Amino acid sequence: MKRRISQSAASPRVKAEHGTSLLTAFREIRELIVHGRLSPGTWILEAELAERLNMSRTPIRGAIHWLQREGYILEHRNAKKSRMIVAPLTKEDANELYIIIGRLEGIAARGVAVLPAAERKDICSQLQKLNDRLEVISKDRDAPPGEIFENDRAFHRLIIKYGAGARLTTLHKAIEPQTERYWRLYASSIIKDLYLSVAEHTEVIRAIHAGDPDRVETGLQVNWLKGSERLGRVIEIFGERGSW
Amino acid sequence: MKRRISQSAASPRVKAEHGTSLLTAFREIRELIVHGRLSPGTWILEAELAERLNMSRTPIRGAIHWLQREGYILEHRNAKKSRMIVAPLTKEDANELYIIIGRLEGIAARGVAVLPAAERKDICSQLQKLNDRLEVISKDRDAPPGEIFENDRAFHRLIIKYGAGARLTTLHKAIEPQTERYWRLYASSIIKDLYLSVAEHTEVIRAIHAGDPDRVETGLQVNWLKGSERLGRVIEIFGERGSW
DNA sequence: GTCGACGATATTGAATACATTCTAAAGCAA
DNA sequence: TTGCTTTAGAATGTATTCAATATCGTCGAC
Repeated sequence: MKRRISQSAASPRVKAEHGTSLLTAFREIRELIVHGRLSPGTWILEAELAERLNMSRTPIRGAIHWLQREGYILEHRNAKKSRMIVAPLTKEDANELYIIIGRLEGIAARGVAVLPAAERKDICSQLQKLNDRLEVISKDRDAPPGEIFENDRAFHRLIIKYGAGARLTTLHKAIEPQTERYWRLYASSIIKDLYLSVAEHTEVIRAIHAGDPDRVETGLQVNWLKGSERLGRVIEIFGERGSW
Repeated sequence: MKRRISQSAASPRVKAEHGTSLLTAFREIRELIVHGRLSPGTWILEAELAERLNMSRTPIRGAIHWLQREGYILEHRNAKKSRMIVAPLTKEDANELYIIIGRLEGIAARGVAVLPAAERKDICSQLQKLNDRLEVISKDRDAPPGEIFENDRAFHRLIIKYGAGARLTTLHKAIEPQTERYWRLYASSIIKDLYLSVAEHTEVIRAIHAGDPDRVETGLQVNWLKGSERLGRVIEIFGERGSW
């Protein structure tokens, strides 16, 4: 259980470029969490991760705090020390997460709706293309979940890109990726409801075309709300994987 | 301009307890920013702050990244290195900030609206008390801005407390305090519009009493939206202090 | 005189060393 | 056996040192 760091020439520490360790650590640890290699509820040890990623504790520490601020990791404080654990995946959390994203994208969507008609038309055609692709995939039993995921994300990111300011963009970029954890866990069960999401997207596109801010905002909120409900049902069926 | 760190025995470094440096640094630097001692747009130097707060660069670094994530500090990336600057205060940013908070509190408000009637009644009375106090203050020309600020915050935090889940609470706690920067800059000009906010709060309380989620959510969104508009006008009059 | 290369210095990124505190296990006594 | 105390170790928090790079000024060549 206790592996000595210096087992032989353990890992020569390849020294990756310099200035990339923190970002690397963030991505790698996030990857471990998202893919469940670090199970929800697991205690996180800086030294262990440092060894695993072949770097010192310094960038690991930074990455852990970063991930904590973004919601992947929770903090248990004991006066002065703090232990970090991988955030559990629960139905309630998923619900709140989806609602929040829906509201945030709703703001951006409102921004899109008040753009000049010419721009809106261009955006609509881009959105339509993505949604068409989603519709095709939704009819393909063997579609790779990854592609669905990426197409859906692209759709929503487009809204943010054209309708959100700097602050909202940053916030969205921090929060939205967390859906991936749920997506990956329950992907197979979500795909069969994909056509519903496609229909909701269509409504959003229509509303943008009409230039109606309220309708666009509502449309996106509904998309995420329904998504939350669909996910909630799946979680109820399969149980909360990792909420111990 | 170039102060040597090792000026004599600069500061004996009192060694504050241990385990409190990061939090201290966060609070102190935030205070410097909020009070404008670190002007918007200013470049942030780790070493300088470390000297100023009598600690090493390590907790300073952590605090800076923390503040960055919360929106007080922006990052300018140059491939590998990154310079940090104090986030500018602009009309657009204030607008987006207020809208976001309005949406987030709107979610929580919805949660409050669906609580059992008995609980709602209790919450309403708490809210009413705070709002009554605000109304009294609004008629007092010489009311200390701090008290107004704190009362208003308390009102909104109460909504969060009773209506938001863990994730939303964390998010709100990270975002809402940023309003203080704008509040402090333009406080004197905002006070005279306070009675308007009081009226909006009253509507929120009524809606909670009625147990109508949509109405409560809308009420809070409107409160922040109008607040954003009021602030926007003040910023336009006085110019964007610190957006250079 | 202007442009560019070179170098000194300032500043951030990462690694290592040190300090402190929490945990838990072992020993001892009641 | 149970419960308290002590103590060794493990894990986090902070400081310090080392490394790499960006910046800016200066000097020289054209």
